[in-house]
Amino acid sequence: MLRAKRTHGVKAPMMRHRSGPRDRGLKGGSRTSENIFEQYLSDKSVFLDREILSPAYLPERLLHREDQIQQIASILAPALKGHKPSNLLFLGKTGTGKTVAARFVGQQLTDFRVGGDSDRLEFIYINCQMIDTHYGILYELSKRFFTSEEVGTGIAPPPTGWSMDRVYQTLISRMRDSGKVVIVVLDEIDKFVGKSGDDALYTLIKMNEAEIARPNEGASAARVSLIGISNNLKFAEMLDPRVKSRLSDEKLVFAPYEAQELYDILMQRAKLAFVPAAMPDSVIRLCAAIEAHERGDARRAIDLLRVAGEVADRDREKQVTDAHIQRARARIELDCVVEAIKTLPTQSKLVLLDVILNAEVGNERLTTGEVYNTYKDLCRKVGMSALTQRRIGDLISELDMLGILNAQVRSYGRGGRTKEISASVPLLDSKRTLLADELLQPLRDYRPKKQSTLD
DNA sequence: CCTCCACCGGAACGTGAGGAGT
DNA sequence: ACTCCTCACGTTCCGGTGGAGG
Repeated sequence: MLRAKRTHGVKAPMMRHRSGPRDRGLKGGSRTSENIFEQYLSDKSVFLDREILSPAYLPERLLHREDQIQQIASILAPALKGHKPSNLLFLGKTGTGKTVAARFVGQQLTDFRVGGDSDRLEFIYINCQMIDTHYGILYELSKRFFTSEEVGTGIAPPPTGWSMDRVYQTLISRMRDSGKVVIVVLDEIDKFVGKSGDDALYTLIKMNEAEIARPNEGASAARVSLIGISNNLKFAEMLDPRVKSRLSDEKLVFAPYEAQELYDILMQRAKLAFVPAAMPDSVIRLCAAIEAHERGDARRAIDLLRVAGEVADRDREKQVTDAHIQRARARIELDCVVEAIKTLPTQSKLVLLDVILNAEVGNERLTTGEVYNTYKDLCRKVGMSALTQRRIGDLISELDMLGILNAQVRSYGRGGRTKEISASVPLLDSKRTLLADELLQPLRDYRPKKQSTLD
């Protein structure tokens, strides 16, 4: 069966490092005029293998998660004998190793071949941030149980078009016929429940018990066990009791990494990723200390290490220094903001620009009504029809959740109850990013009126 | 203590795109 | 051509609501 390597959660990298052989094929060409890329190839990089620092990389040993791995293994072991393991729930903040632990165990399970028994097991990883609908998940599962030829012939579910019930029944019946134990990892399961409700989750859990009218008796049920992963520590409490009791048969909590643990993890990666001596011990310590202080998030720590390496490369230095780490931090932060703003829908961009332009003329804190007034003006200038205030309120809340705006509900007594809104991103960089959008070009020189100040 | 402002935010519903099967 | 489904994005309606001022 097709086992595509998925690289979920990998934000489109800004650059792909796939230079190599083809470039070298040009060597017979002009010798005297230098190609502008020459220097980048001939230059020594601090990296040996950058992939080691990518989120998709799975290390051979998972440091400081040995206990959890053991526990998971003992719970999932029955699957190798054809029994359905208990459902599992992994809880812990981002970058605490939940996903990597699940993938690690999955890898080990699939690699464990005793007498060809591995064919009796199907390990499926789904990131609910990307696939968060009930149909989407069933479809994703079905891709493992049907060949691509069967799609379109009425045998296998298409990406959309069938009734939920039909997909469900078709999938279960195929799962059962395959005789496999199916382990499904639902990463960021809270996204799925948030979007589709816990009813949808309940039907997934109930796949084992689903009865299908079948003439020949003795047919066993589908054996599906779920591994839910959530950043939200209170996730289980949010669930319907019947779902909660079944999903959290076993609950594993992943604590944030301590500085020493982060250091070990970074060290493990750095040894493989960097040229010897390019990444000094002290820099790794600093990196671990910074991240342990902030959130104990291993993914961010690894990211920081990688970006610091890139900064050093750009400076043509042979060794990464503390200064590179600091610059990498600043860059990561700005990159996040710029990226977030770029991908905003036009209406949200308009709202953000609204707040920024106001801030520039001294209206640093605005009410929803004031934002809406300017917004209507901006719409007129760019020739778009304005949304209702209700909708704009929602957009403001969304921007607040993204950390781009700061919006707090406040009451001014007789002055009414409204949100107090301010920008929480660097004004200049953000404005530049926004004005790069063609639609917003006409607002280049727009200046809002001074609003009656709050307080 | 009561009023009343300027919204907040939940709920229900509408629309139109997109994709499938019959 | 028609049915059936999801999904994103909006609108309309309307019952709250915190707290300064009367």
